[in-house]
Amino acid sequence: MTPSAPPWLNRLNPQQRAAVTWGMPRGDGRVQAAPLLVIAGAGTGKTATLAHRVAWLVEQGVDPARILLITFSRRAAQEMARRAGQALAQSLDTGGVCPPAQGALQLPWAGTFHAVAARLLRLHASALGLDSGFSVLDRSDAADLLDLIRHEQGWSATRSRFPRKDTCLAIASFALNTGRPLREVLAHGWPWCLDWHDALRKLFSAYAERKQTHRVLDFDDLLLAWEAALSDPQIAAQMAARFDHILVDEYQDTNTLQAGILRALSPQGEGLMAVGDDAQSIYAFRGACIDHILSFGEQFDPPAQRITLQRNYRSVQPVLDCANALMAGSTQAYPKSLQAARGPGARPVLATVADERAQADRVIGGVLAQRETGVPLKEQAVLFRNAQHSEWLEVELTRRKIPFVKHGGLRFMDAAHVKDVLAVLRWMQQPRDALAGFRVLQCLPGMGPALAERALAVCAAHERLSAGLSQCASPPAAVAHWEALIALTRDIGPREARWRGQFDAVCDWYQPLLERRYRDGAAVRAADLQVLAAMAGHFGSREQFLTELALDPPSASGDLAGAPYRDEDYLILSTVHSAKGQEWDAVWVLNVTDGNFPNEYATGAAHSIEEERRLLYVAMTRARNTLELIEPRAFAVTHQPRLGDRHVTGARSRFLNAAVLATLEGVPSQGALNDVDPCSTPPAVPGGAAAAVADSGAAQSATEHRQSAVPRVDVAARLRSRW
DNA sequence: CGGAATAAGCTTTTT
DNA sequence: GCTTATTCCG
Repeated sequence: MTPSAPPWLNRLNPQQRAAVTWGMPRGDGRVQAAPLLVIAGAGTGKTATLAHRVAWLVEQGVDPARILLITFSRRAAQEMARRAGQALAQSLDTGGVCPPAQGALQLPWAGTFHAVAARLLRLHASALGLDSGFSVLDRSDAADLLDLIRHEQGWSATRSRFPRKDTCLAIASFALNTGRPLREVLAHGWPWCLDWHDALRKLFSAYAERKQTHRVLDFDDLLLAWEAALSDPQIAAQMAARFDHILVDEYQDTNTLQAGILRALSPQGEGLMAVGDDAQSIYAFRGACIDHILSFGEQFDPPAQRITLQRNYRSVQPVLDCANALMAGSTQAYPKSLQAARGPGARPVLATVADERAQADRVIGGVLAQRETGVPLKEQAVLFRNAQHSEWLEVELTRRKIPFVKHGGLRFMDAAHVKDVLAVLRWMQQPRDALAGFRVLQCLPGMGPALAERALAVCAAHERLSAGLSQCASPPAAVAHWEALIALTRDIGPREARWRGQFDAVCDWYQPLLERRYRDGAAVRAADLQVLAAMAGHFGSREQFLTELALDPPSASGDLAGAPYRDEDYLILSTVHSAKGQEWDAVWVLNVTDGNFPNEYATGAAHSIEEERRLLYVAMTRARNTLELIEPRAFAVTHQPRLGDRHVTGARSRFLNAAVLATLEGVPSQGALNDVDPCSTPPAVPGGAAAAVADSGAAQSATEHRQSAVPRVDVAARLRSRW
């Protein structure tokens, strides 16, 4: 450590300090650091440790632009940069001459795996045989494109259930992110689709090809292309040479593909620091695998060191007692037990209520009572297993005019009008993106799939979009809109067109179409577009706006309670997944019953039940002072279809065993809830009888890649060859 | 050919 | 309840 250690180092505990100052400063602006794994239990100052690590490195002379900081969201990256900047400012003896004394530290390479991948791929595009202006498809765009091909290949017409587009995409994505063969993935996760193995492979292969003709990459492609790029020693060396330090947050949620990328960037682990908590791994459905963090050390020779943070600064001890009791039932984990630095407090409560309506009442009563004692709404959160669970509560909050913001369950980006406007921008950005064009054209009155396709064929033959469009005939009903579209294309189509004002220009064009299609709802939808317009202003370019938006869409939709403003106080509603990394004074967890915790779809295998346990653990450990688990005795069976015979709702969560119950207050008399069998297996889906399937022998035009430079790695070919 | 109306299926979590 | 596929009418 330097003789004049910054004062903030003293505020850290010994383990944190060890992690922050890991490695040997060499005096020339570099720090030599062996690989390190930091196991940071919930609330043990993980963010603070990472932020201080960054600050410390910068203070040793490391160039912030040479630090790669992988986080799980854009927001987390910004928060990290802000806190690192804060720490640095403090050690700079205020009044100093150093440049960024106030505000966030500039960390150009802080972001998610996907965002970093997009940036690197654009930078190295020509060496990789990629179009540097590629678009990024978000999940639903990807599903739509896949669906198009599914349709072309004739699968939508089959009577025996061919998997839906979302299922298809989930299968492909899981296989790619875990690197496992399709058949194994199907057998493991989608056994009812095994009969479609060959068809799916053909579908995925055609999908990979189509994305290339459209010059688009989906989420998985970003990682796959990054991995492919790293397979070339020279490019790998170039990329690795950009960074002296690689810090990875939430390492427990990395998948095989991501772990491989890190290994390729730093084969010896030099400068690599992984931070995470195996007890909070909750993304297995996305291919994340807890084994990566459990075996992180062994991939290096000598094995990586490990530092464990157990001192919890967030919660009162009774909350931790409950969480610790829950995890004591878990099998695989680095042994640890959280200890509160804060001391005693109220025991968490298990509240048994009659039904979901009573649950909503109880939560609102509790929230208001907390506010009376001075806890603002913003410091309180209601968490749930899946997005619909807050429905009753939302209705009730709206009725009582209590403002709230809901995170998770991405509805905003899926709204038709939002997608329309973004499709216009995407089409301008990448005229080869025919899916965007297809969507835009069909906004016009009198223009359906057939006409749109014909127009797109014409456009494909032209270099400039505006030129192509002027060659097409407008549908009679849309002449004015059509002319306006051509004018718009001419104005904002060229890549060098100024970004400022483009979004408004698109909205101006779209507004009449919006009013025509949605008559009554137009005003609400126009307001959504205003929200988006405000966001657009914060990005420097169209490309950046579109990419960032696809990779990290706004997670909150606030139209229900009358969009709360930034400075206003509002209650937080969130899925447990979206609550990752956050904390509040008071936390309510809805529907803690068997069927939700664990979810009824996850009761098949032991490892998925363990993941559900961790999910409840994450929910509990968000709470600083008060925690309440709510257990409705019955669910309103309003629109429950017939399959719901064996509905497991109402049974006590299997995670609330005697040891956990002992840490809870207000436990009702035993047996009250245990009259339903808690262990029903998920219903077997009848295997589809082999139906004769028409093979439309989709003619795939060979994709041509004309790039100025000769690519070193043909990433495109590698992406196609996966299937 | 486009678009509205009807019928049938399917429901977790998200970068 | 929602989305998606098919049918039918202008």
